[in-house]
Amino acid sequence: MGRWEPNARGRLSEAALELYVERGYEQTTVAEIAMRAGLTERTFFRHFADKREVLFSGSDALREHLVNAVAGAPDSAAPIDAVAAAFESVGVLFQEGRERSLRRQAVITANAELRERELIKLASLSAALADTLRLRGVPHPAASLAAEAGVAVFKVAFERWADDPGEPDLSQLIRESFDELKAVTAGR
Amino acid sequence: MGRWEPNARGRLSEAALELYVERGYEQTTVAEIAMRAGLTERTFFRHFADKREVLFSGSDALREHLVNAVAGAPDSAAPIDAVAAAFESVGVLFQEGRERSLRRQAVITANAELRERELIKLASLSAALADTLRLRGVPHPAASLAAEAGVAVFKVAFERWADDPGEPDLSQLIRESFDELKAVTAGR
DNA sequence: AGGGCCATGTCAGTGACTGTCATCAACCTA
DNA sequence: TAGGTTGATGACAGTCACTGACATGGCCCT
Repeated sequence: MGRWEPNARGRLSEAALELYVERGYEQTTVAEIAMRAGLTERTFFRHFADKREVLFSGSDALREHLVNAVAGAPDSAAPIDAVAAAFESVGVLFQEGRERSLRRQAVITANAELRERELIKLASLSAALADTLRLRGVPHPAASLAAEAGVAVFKVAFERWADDPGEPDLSQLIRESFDELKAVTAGR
Repeated sequence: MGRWEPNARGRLSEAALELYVERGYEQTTVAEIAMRAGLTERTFFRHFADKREVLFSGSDALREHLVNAVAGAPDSAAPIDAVAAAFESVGVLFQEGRERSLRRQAVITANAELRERELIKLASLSAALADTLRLRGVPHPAASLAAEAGVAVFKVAFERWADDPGEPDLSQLIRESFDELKAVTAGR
């Protein structure tokens, strides 16, 4: 067996979410998180750039997944359809469990600093998707608009998924929300 | 004459922008800003919630101006037109001078923390505009969409205004950008 | 066996931000 | 006009996020 318990990063994530839920983000110190994980404060900052980032480490994987999905869409797919299909395929990334996602989202929603971080993560996601679309030959305004629309739809669908106690399927909600967007814009 | 020099808040804003431009946001300490303004660090935090907010104190006025303009639009105006007219009228709020606006924007763009703050200010602006539209009887998705579209157009127009060395008129760029948005969406 | 690697620990430091009390000119009130 | 109040600022100590530098000691490779 190793010199240290394995999965230090995962233990820090768990401890942080637990404490943020228990006593709130601001009332939790990094030293407390590290102690609960059996590590030191310094080690926390070796794994996460700051106190907020511990809640957002999954956003890189989400971005990569979406970028790959858009890049791999058939050439014949319209930009908005490539983006829609990509988002519909992300349900698997929330397999860590609905409960954990909901607790995490509640913590973020309750704190302005964390909402700031969430916004810039979503902006970065949108920019990455727009870049990917441009690589497929989509011209400038259309690429950004399709990417922004995809992110907006995802936000709406995730909110519905979180608020509905019936535990609906996230991928299906994303599909439905895209259809609603099409209906709204078609009316113009 | 008073016990202290007048306009402490304004002197702090000036000193902060100067120093952020001279040596960068992160390399500037609040103590340095306060010293240049002839005040103490503690007084800085009595005027501004944090080190970033000193660059965003005007966003409240911008939001109020836009909300009032939308609320005062004729009942016959379509939501997107009420929003467009509101944004076209904000040019006056940048009368502090193009130069100062450009320097401020360059500082924000160069720093991730400041971009985060800018994003949440724009989100708050969008939410306030959507609320105002709903008070006018605009239903749910349309109100948010019109507000988001207005903010997006403003971002685009401001960027053009900043990048064009010909010092074009901001209000006119906003009008043109709205027209382009209409052209793009009409194509669907 | 030896030596380097690397995740973690230890410690000292900087700087953002807060709570608390003191100061003192301007203003108000009797 | 004397005295009390107000409000913006200063002074100071304290907490906590975050960083740099160096030490430690199992693990792996040769």
